[in-house]
Amino acid sequence: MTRRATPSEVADRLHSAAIRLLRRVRHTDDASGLTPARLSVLSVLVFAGPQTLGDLARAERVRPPTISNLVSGLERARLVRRTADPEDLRIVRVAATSRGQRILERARRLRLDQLTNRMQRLSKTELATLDRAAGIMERVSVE
Amino acid sequence: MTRRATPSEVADRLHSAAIRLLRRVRHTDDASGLTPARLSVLSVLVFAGPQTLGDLARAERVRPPTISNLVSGLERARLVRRTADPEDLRIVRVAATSRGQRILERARRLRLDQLTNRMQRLSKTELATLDRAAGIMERVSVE
DNA sequence: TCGATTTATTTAGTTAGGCTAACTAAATTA
DNA sequence: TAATTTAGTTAGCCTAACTAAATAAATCGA
Repeated sequence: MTRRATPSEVADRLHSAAIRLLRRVRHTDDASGLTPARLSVLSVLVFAGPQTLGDLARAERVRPPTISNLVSGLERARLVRRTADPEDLRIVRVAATSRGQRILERARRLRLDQLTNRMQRLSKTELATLDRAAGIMERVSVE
Repeated sequence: MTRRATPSEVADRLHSAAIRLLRRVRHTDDASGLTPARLSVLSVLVFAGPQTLGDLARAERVRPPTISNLVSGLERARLVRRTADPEDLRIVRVAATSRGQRILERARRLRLDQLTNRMQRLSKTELATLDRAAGIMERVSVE
């Protein structure tokens, strides 16, 4: 058995590995025609469902005008839609259109296909290790 | 034993996990006072050693004027230094100064410390899984 | 009901990071 | 030696993404 790796060593290796992995697949996003900021907003809407502009601003950690602008860009491209809240007319709800969902899903597919292809050659054991690691990484990121 | 995960499922889980992990630690970069583009150039110089401007442009996938500009910014902050190649006077070599190395190392430390702290609670087995996973991820990213 | 608060938008500006075009200087080739 | 190629810089421009301040509209609360 080899020497046990310390948390600090593992953090270092995992950090580099995660950077390289994402760098490897990221470029496929270009095909979406969307900027990273817009893609990020769209993905919040697709995965977390409709949000108010304020929610989005908080989620993306930007000021209201910034999110208002990003959403306007997505709206012009018919990828999201603004609707007024019937209860409180100050509030603007934003939802992805089905076109927006399709575009995002395609971008996601391109990334994942790339990764999947590269993973075909792995053994069952390696695959299982990555699967368990993904779960641990999620916990580490949330807690 | 639970059902075997397919490469495609693992790709999906690992992809999300990597995104969340990096998002968790990335914000510490703000403390460096450097923009992402400059930080990236500096990190190439610190980890891969001195480079010509052309090398850097290729590494960062930008045009020569862009890299020239980024390097000028880092140079004004005394984080890198340009030196002429004595053999070929057209060539400009760029190296991180010791100040540049310190700044980058500190940024890196902030990221890793955050991650390390979060990993303290993991069991030895989990740590070992992450360590093995990091190795597999590197291979997947390179091949 | 009326002033304060909340939510979003508009306006006006900044900054970073990218580009192309045009240039200089040095090295190479014919 | 003249022409060409290579490496980098400068200038000028553009877009995306951000900001603060002002404004508008709706709601809330005393």
